[in-house]
Amino acid sequence: MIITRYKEGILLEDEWISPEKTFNCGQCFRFYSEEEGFCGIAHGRILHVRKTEKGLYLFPVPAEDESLWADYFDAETDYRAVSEKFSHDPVMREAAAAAEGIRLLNQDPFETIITFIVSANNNIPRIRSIIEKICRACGTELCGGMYAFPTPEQLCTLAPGQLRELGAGYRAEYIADTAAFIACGEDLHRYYEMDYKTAKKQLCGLKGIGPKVADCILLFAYKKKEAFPVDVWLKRCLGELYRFDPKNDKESEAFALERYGEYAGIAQQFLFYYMRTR
DNA sequence: ACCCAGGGTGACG
DNA sequence: CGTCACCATGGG
Repeated sequence: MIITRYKEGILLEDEWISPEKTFNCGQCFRFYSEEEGFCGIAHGRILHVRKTEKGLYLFPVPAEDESLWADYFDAETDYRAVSEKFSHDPVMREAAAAAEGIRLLNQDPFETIITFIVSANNNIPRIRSIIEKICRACGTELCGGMYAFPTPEQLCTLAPGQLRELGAGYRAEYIADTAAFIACGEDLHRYYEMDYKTAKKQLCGLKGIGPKVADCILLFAYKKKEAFPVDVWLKRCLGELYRFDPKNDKESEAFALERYGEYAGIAQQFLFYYMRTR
């Protein structure tokens, strides 16, 4: 992908980018549509996004943040090439066509961990709403009533009872517990260096994180493209479209690895989008 | 009133 | 190792 500076922002020159699909496919919850595009908060910063004829325009982007945002939109991955790898699979061919333009965002680890604890047995509009309330309750105000996702220390100031008042329900204790554990000095950076299976096992040791949530965290924050989160939509997809009924996490992992290999997570995201919009 | 949503936990075999 | 009741909440 070619990245060029233009005025106060940068241009990502790649046609394979749909901001609508990327921001609304259930991987991130803090981008909102505005006139002509989107505005959102990630990595503690406000970003505006515009789709143009030449590619995706991001602003404001100071020089020192260019690589941060290029990486956020996964500039290093060629999505067209990955889609073509899947073309032998007729189901995936249709799903990839429907989901054309989706990119996997590389998000902040702590935000992703808490967000996907909230996502358990929940729906996308409600996840958005709960996360927004948490940010307003204890995140740093950036400007114009927009709040950054809280740091572990900031989140620890909310007791489980307060988290319940924000709508977190029975997940309140999981959030408080895991936030406290991380605030105590847990190094979230080490998962980048770890291989997929080891990282997944360790993440599953945190409260509120099971195999599915761990896969989302590894895929949406830690760049583990082989992670294959199986939720109710994917179960439906595997059963109806592939006639495959995994009995446990190990079986679905094996299915994903054999079928889609190192890019199973991208395949999963295409299938998830396809199932929800057909 | 029921069913569903990017499921996980803990207890029990 | 597998099964299963239970867990808040809001929308359809």
